[in-house]
Amino acid sequence: MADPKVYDRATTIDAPQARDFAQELNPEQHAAATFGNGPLLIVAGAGTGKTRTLVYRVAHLLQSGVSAERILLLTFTRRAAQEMLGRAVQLVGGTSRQVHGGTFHGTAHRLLRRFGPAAGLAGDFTIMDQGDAADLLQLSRAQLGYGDAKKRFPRKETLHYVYSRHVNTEVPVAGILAEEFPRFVEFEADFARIYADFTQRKAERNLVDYDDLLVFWCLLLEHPAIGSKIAALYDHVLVDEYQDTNILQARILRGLCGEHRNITVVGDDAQSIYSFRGASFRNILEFPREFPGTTMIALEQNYRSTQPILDTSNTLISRASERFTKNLWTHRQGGEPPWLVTTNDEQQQTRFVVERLLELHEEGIPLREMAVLFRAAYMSADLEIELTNRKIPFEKWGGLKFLEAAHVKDVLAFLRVLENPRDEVSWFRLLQLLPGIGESTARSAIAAMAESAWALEAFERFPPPPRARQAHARLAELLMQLRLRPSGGNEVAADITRIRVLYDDILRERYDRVEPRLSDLDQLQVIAGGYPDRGAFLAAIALEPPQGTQDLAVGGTDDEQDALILSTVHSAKGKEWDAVFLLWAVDGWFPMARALGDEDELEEERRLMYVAMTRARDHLAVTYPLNAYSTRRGSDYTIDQLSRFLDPGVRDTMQRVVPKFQDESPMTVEPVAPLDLRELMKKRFGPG
DNA sequence: TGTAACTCCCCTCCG
DNA sequence: GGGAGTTACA
Repeated sequence: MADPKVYDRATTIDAPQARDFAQELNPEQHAAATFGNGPLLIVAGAGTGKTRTLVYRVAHLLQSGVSAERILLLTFTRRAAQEMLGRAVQLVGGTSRQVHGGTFHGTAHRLLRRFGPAAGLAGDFTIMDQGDAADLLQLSRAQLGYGDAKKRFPRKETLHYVYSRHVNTEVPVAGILAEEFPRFVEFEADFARIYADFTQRKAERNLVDYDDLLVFWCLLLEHPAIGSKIAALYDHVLVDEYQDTNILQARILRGLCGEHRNITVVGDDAQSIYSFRGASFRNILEFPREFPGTTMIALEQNYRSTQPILDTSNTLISRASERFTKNLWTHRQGGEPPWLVTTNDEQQQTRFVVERLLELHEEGIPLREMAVLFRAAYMSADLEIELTNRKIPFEKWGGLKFLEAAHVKDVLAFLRVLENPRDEVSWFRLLQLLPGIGESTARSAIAAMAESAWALEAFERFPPPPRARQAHARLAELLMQLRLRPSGGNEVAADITRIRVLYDDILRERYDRVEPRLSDLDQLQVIAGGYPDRGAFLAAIALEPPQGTQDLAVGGTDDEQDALILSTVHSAKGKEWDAVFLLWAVDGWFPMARALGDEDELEEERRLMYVAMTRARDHLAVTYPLNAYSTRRGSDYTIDQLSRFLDPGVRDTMQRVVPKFQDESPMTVEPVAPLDLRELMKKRFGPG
């Protein structure tokens, strides 16, 4: 399918210097990197040089004359794609700069902007995040009259979850309800009505949610004319983290590579941790069936961890009920067994982590080479306070995102109605910010606009209730002004400045502690300054939301700053550190309580713990407190048991550690600052 | 009838 | 903190 001229260009312009990869890779890695055409499955355990192999494979393709822009590299995060492409550049020269790389969603977005219009999808669509989609479902739900009467009707989040699951797994709604929400089976017909309305609303309002991005990409590929055009863009497709893809993504790959079959996927079934997004580790096993004639290469030599750490991880994962990859091995003998640390309570757990990490820091490990991992973002609250008190810099990954804060969404709503006046969800949010306007006035204003082809003038003409007259006039004036000035030329930040003239007063009125929120908005302006126009800015923040404070930092000098990493296990995927602390290894925390009743979910929690442990190079400490404070009970209580994954066999590979300070004063707890969520938010979102 | 203020309850993981 | 549900007030 490929145009041969493309090859000429690549070889003449780029002339990459030949390198002998055989000396830089082990035999399996080398075989994978230099594999020729056809489907290739690389089963790569944790720390086996998976990224390295992919990088070399890209380099190899470039060296053998494949043109850079005809390679597509699909990764789990945009960051991962950039990192890999950067490394490939170093290997073979400047060519891989034009390699297309990114997430499935990001790539879908790019292709839909280009090919969507030919298939009836307006090019200027707005991307909705998960919260927006749920809000829109809520509008459908209310419109259809489910709002009031039925008490037990599912919440908007549930409606969205079921919808998304249906789309990503291709399991019928009835099946999902029967399996996961038996109490809602009676509403099946209602689900169908709401989803039909939701779909129509999205179409009429020119809105696209995360699931649509994938579905539309898939449908485009299956369209006779357009599909072959898109497929013809690429000669080679490489997919990282394949164990975390779902059926829909597999279908996309089939459409993309059905013709040339030059597809390379890399994954590890033992690290599949995204089933809540419809991913299944079985996907990777289906791959050879999907692409007959697949060559399979396994990477099992681990270059990351010491043997004792691998012993513990291997034992842990050996308990998995279904498992396809073999044990990992390493030449890195020596090192001490992972610590299993018992503490009296959370405060002591915190104290242990802080003292131990300072100890390791003294020994020469930079803070940035250490990480504290946990099952859910809120589980690090106590530690964050202590680190703040002790002035130990840290960076948090995962958890509540900047963009999910209410005041940030408020400001974005202004921008979004300017970008897409049909964005009903944003109108609904925006209008209710005005004093005197509530749900029903907002609804009728939106209805009035819908009747007038969503012209801003229709909003201006809309008669507000007397109480809201002034606010309505100010908003209408602002929107008209902002619309007049053509967006572009780095003026999104200027837009936000003008929006804040109106909004900051509203913010002061609504919230009690305004300073951290105002500085969030400052941050938002800084981010906005980096984008050429409103559309690019809105799409970018939907697809690549800033993950932690570092992503928000002004300038790029912060790489030099030495900061401890705090991360959810999910956000730690693909990373590694010299020392790793794993908190709350307690039944009910890890595994989480809600997974205890379900075999599959328990298996995923086990894989999650495996991912956590295999992040460590030299030091691993797993902690569990014996007592916890329950806000519900308002008192301390005894934790029933250590995480069930740390059974006697696993414990045999670890060493038991009881922090010294516990013996000294077993009942005395060091004074700890009270939990102050606002301070935490300030720390998280504030400047610097 | 619609808005605002109040209460109670629940907190997962991510593009 | 925030959403859902309820009540008090204009």
